[in-house]
Amino acid sequence: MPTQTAAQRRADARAAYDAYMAACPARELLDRISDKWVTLILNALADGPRRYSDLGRIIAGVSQKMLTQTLRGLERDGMVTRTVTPSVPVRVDYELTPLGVSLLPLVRAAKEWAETHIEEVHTARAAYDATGENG
Amino acid sequence: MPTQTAAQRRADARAAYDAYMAACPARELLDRISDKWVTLILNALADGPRRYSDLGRIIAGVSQKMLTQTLRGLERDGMVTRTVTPSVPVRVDYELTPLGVSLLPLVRAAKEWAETHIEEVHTARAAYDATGENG
DNA sequence: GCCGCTACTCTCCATCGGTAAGTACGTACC
DNA sequence: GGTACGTACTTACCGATGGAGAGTAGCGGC
Repeated sequence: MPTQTAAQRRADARAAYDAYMAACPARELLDRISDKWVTLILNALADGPRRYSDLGRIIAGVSQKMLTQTLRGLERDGMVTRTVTPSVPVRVDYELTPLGVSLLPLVRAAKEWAETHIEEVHTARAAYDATGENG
Repeated sequence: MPTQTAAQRRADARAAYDAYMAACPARELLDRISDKWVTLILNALADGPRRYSDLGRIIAGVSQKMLTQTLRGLERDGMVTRTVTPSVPVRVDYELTPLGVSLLPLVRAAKEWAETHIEEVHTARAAYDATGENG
């Protein structure tokens, strides 16, 4: 233990916390739901089931890759269901499960917070950029 | 306009929504607060001001790079204040602003949701992995 | 029989995030 | 006086992640 640098202690702390972190459920799901596309998809599915292409249009900015990928993740986590209708062109609908629905208040709250405080943030940014520009 | 493929229409839709997206405040901030480290830092600062190194220890898993980077972003957005105390080794404290505090309920709600529903997610994952394994 | 539809999948590339080492400034110890 | 240590970063490198866009499968319409 002697002759230990700050860096070493930091590494130790990290290793020690790794175990703690693995046991922390909040951390695990936080990483998951703190995802840009998850939030957006959940919100898009709030009003009811949507088709794959609809989601692509509504979310607008998501790549097909990420849309598929995120939907698969949400399906795996039991937040959406995937229903394939084998019609002429295949049709796939995604719908929130109760678990997914239980996340909606959070998503809505986030949306509301964003809408309420965006001006403050813009002001803060302008101020920060102005002071930092030549200092 | 004729002879337009689905891909082209998709590109059009994307371009059209770009304008809409830029005007959508929720989207802009959602991307911001839907960040793993933002959530974690906000939570770590919930009980009061913290030093840089404390944050690194508490959050445990964050790299110094991301810690600094995320803190700068939050400072720019007016959610935390950065206070330098020019003592023997420099000391820097970060503290939530009222704006940052206003995000706390959201963060806490997310944490609670995660803790409440983690089992459901684990079950869903196990079920998904089991069915998908050989099909 | 080729085109186009939907719902993807694949490839390529840029950006992001992690690791680890380095920096600046100052004190303390030998 | 020089080297080691402390804090709070910054920098270099590198692998993983995400975006753009083209390709794929199965089928109906013309």
